[in-house]
Amino acid sequence: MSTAVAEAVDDDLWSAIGDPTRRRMLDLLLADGGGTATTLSQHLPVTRQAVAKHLGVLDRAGLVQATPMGREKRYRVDDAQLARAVAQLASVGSAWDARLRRIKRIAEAIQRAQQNQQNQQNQQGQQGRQES
Amino acid sequence: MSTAVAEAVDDDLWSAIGDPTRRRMLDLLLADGGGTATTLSQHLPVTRQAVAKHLGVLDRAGLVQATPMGREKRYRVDDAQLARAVAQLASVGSAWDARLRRIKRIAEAIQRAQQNQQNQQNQQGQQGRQES
DNA sequence: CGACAGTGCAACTGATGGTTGCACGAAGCC
DNA sequence: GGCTTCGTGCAACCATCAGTTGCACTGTCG
Repeated sequence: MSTAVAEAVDDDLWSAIGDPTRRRMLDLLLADGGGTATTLSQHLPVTRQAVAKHLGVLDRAGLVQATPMGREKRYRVDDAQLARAVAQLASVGSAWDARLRRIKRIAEAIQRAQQNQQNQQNQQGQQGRQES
Repeated sequence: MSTAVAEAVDDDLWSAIGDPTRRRMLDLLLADGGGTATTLSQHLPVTRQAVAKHLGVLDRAGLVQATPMGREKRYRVDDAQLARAVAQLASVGSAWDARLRRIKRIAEAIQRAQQNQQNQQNQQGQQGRQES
């Protein structure tokens, strides 16, 4: 077991969904089934240009794809790529979860062992001196 | 249904685990059951000072806690807080997953509807003009 | 054709990840 | 005890990036 957790993740993909603004943008795009830089910026606390930059990042990460429609540029989420991202989240999460469980199990085992020891000591003590 | 996904997450916590170096640091801390800035930096492609800064971030996010031991400062992972972080990952992941499933279901429904329409049109066409 | 809406590009600021260099305190060794 | 050495902390500096403002360009509509 090589215990390599962070190795399996695509850093570009992760950093794309790491930004809170970008996550909210993905939310909005999923909710409305698509949108433009201006429509998104109206539901976000940042300017249109900032949104445009984020859309560029998401586009380079393959999470969204753009289609020019008249004078506006419509973006929609790439389902497959977002599914990949979700899989990576789940992967890291479950790996850490497994680690935590293992640590907890070991800690409990140690505690049990110590308790056994204490019990034995108590028994010996009771055998030795029985006065209060 | 308010469809608020990103609202439920703690941005500080998320950005703490958003950095790939910090994720690897958590991995190392979990694997070895603790460590110092110098020991971590030996297994990472960055300098000790960079690691120290990251440890500061993780500390402020509550993901690790330090205990001075002689001339060195030992860090270990806070299990409960990391469990919280894992829960947030799972939360966002499952929310997006649910969205994707819903979209897929709707898309399939639309496709079925269109196919039904086409079938009806085909029937009408066959009824209307039977020449060539 | 002219006005407006939507986009793109460029320059600037602030925060952050990373580096080097140095100073200080605690262990260890003569 | 004094010197070296290891580990830490602090400060200055650089690169990148999120965010802003300002301006120029283009497609639509009256």
